[in-house]
Amino acid sequence: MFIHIKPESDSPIYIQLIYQIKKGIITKQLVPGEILPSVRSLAGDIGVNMHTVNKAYKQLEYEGIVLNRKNGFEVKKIEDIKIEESKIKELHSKLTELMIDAAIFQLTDQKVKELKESIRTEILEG
Amino acid sequence: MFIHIKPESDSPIYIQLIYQIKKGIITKQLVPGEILPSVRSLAGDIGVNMHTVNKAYKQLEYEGIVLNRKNGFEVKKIEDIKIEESKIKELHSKLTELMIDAAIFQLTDQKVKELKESIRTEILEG
Amino acid sequence: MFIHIKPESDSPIYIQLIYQIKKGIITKQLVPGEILPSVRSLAGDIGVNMHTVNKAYKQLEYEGIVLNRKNGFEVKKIEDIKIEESKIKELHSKLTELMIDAAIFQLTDQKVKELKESIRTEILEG
Amino acid sequence: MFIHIKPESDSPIYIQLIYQIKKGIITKQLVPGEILPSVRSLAGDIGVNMHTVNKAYKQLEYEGIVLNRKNGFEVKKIEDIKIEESKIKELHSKLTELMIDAAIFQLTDQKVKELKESIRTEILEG
DNA sequence: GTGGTCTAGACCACC
DNA sequence: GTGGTCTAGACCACA
Repeated sequence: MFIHIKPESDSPIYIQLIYQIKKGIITKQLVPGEILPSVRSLAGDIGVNMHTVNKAYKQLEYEGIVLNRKNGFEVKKIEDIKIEESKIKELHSKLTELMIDAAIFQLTDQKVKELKESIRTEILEG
Repeated sequence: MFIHIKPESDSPIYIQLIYQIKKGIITKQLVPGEILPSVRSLAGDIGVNMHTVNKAYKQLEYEGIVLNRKNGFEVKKIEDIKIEESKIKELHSKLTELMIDAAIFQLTDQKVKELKESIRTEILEG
Repeated sequence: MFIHIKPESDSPIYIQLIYQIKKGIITKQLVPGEILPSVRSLAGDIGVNMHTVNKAYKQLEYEGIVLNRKNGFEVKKIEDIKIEESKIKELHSKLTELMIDAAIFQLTDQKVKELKESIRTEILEG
Repeated sequence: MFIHIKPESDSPIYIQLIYQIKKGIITKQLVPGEILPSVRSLAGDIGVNMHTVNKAYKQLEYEGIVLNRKNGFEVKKIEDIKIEESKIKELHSKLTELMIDAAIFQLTDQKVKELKESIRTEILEG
């Protein structure tokens, strides 16, 4: 199981789950066509409530990343994942906040580049 | 007044306030040494609760962007603004989420660059 | 075989089956007196569970559309198909919901007419 | 309170709630800019759980019919309500099913027209 | 006060 | 087995 939840984190558990699963797709630990672990089994494995997992899966479905088949949630092919206008707006706001913080805290381009590199490595390696 | 609050936005009002003020500093609409409008007056001007403005000011103080003087909150010189470890962690998480979303929604580097350019313009102009 | 099931659809498979068979009757791909494929064979052909096919057939029987004969389920003559009070109530609710949605989303009469036309074509041709 | 829930109905409570609120908007019992009753107060009034009401409100937000302001859910102006592609698909399926049933049960155009008229009256009069 | 998150445990529909 | 719905009750963030 590649999913790790930090209960003490500021982000809600279901948000952490969403990004862990997205990361799993990017790193191909989850492959298209595969069925995600069932709501209840994943909940048991990572020690959270069923409804919390369900909320994460539902939002992944809403974002067009998984498909709700009759026998569980299926990972879509990455080419079939399309971004919606509302998601673009969300990314826009987040990026605006980041850029404002980078400016006010005077992060150099070099520093930002390093940060991005280290994140890229983390995502790819686990 | 250069502050605009969207009550229907997903971000809490006090967070919007924080970024509007940071933006004011970056664009030099707020200059170092200047005293921010009083909690009471700003709350009245933009039609939000006093507690909300106070929370925003407190957090700006906590982030080391303003100083709590006897006569109000004073904008620091930008060179005196230092980033704390906890803030770096926060930016790290946010950037990680952004990069994961960019990857899963297959945003091209070109697209991201355009987005950044348009945000840069928005920050500087409006 | 004129039956196509979409496992990723919101409607349950047995409901999709029911409407596919009804469509077959309307378009005369299934003719009165004909025996429907056996539960087992249809389940195999379209790759669904036997129970699912059985449930669909049972409901078609309940709605008075097919007859449960010794040798299988027989398609009735369309003139012999009568609507029950409970089915009228169901159609009533569905139509109410549709009309409410049409009103709230401000679909023009023209738009609705076009939609109905395109559906009519789909039913008859596909 | 214009909301009536039938616990014995086939539709889930939260779906009933959604349509009751949409009906309230169409009949102008709920006016744009108005804040819906709070999740907890409505839950108390109609005797259902808070989460059930919340689910209905969330879906109304998702369908672009209400806005999640900080002080509650606000009814949008009807002109600002836009239909999404996915909702069109949903209406398409529902209408297809209705038309197939109308055909198989041989409802005359006259009969359908009457049904629509009676529903229109019900919606408008309560 | 408001909604948002989370847990726990139940029952049901579908496959 | 799967997810979907509903209840009950807790704690937290925000205004």
